[in-house]
Amino acid sequence: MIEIQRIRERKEEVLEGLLKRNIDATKEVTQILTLDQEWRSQKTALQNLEAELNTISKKIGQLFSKGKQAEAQELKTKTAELKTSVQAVKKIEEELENNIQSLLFSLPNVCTTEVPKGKDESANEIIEEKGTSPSKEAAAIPHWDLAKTYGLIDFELGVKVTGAGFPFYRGQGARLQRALVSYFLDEAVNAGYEEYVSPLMVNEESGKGTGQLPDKEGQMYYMPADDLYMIPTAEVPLTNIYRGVLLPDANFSIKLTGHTPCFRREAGSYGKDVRGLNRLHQFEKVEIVRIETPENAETALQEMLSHVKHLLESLGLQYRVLRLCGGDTGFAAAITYDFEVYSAAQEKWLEVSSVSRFDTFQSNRLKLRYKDENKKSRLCHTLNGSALALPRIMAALLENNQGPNGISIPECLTRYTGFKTITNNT
RNA sequence: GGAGAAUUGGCAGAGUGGUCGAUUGCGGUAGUCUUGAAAACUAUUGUACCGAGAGGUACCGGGGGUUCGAAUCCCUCAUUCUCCGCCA
Repeated sequence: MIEIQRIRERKEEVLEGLLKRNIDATKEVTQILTLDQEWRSQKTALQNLEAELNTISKKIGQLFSKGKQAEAQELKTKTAELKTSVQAVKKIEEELENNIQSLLFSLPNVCTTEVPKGKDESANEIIEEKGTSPSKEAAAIPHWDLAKTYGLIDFELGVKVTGAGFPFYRGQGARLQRALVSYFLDEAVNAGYEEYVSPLMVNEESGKGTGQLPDKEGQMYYMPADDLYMIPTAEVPLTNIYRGVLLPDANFSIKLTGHTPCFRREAGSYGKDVRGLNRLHQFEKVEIVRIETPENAETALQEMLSHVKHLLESLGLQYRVLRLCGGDTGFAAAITYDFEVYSAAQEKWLEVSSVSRFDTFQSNRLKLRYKDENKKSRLCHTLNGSALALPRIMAALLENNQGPNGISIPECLTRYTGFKTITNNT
């Protein structure tokens, strides 16, 4: 949620940042400012009435204790009148506040100045590309066929037991999955992130805190019997650890990591994009989350980008880094960098990581603050990124490392897999 | 799942309808004393919002209600603890 303060003080900057997303919010912002002014005057009026009521009530108490019943009764009739006006003003004040809130909730985050303007992924900027991939001839077979040949992943079995998008991994496939999780977690811990095992379901409050609710509830699996949501990413439980927290000083840099399955309904997805591991309802991911002062946020972002690059390089994958345009940037993010790896067999780039700065958008909803040097409460900045999401990494590894004698495993993983090559085990 | 008890400021813990934003202790901060420290003493010490300011309003687990007035009474939800049951 954008801070109302920011809209009051730097309206132009807010409008410009939203324009990056092709959103002209002039109407909403003007409306917010008008309502805000009205709300403040009603609030003042309300508080004055309440103050008066409090004074009289106190007086009544004093009169009663002195035994002056008659005078007390007289004052009582006066309060009745006051009370009805308090209630009336309160109702107006609350209504105004709700309207402002829902307008603020409807606005996405303000994009930073580096974010290119644009409607969709065609306007994304490629800012870096690194590594090489095998030729189409050398890596001809797509991962869904390799997975079958080598008995690594069983999609049909998943359909039988649950439904499409819920595959079984087995044998060396399961082991490779576990190896990737361990490797990514170890690397994150080595980089100073504290490892958490988190709940896989969250309550409504948490969904709101990170911005999944109320806008994107169709993306999450919901359990009405218990009013809980399956997490679409570890970002939700990890960031919500700090919901409602007031850090005592500016001397912090909080780094969290966690491995979780992620559950996404992916309503509306179809076609060849969903083939094999490309788009699943349940997949594994290692997430990194940071909570920083505004001053340190950009440095933290750069560190996270380097961390992801290091992972991809150690796996020997060709990758490129995109700076997403406004229209492709998620609702809550101020700026997002996507990492894509190249799949030779599919002849296309697959998104494997997304690293974002949220500035105060999440912390404003979370009420996550710290005390600055002047003992003033300020909102923290939050950041997060995938490091990494497994399925497409697995797809690229299988496809790009296939050979006549099996699929070779990158060296950094062999101590986790216990094998160097995937051989036919069906 | 059943029965009972509880939830108050950083922590401990008073407070059962009126001057209680809340006794007190510990802790924190500042000062006095001291070469320095400790001890002792003194002062200070929650959050958010409205207001140019003076000041005001709200908050005693969450929400609602009764009342001129609620930490205190009522309803409801959540959480914790104890006992029983079940269980990886």
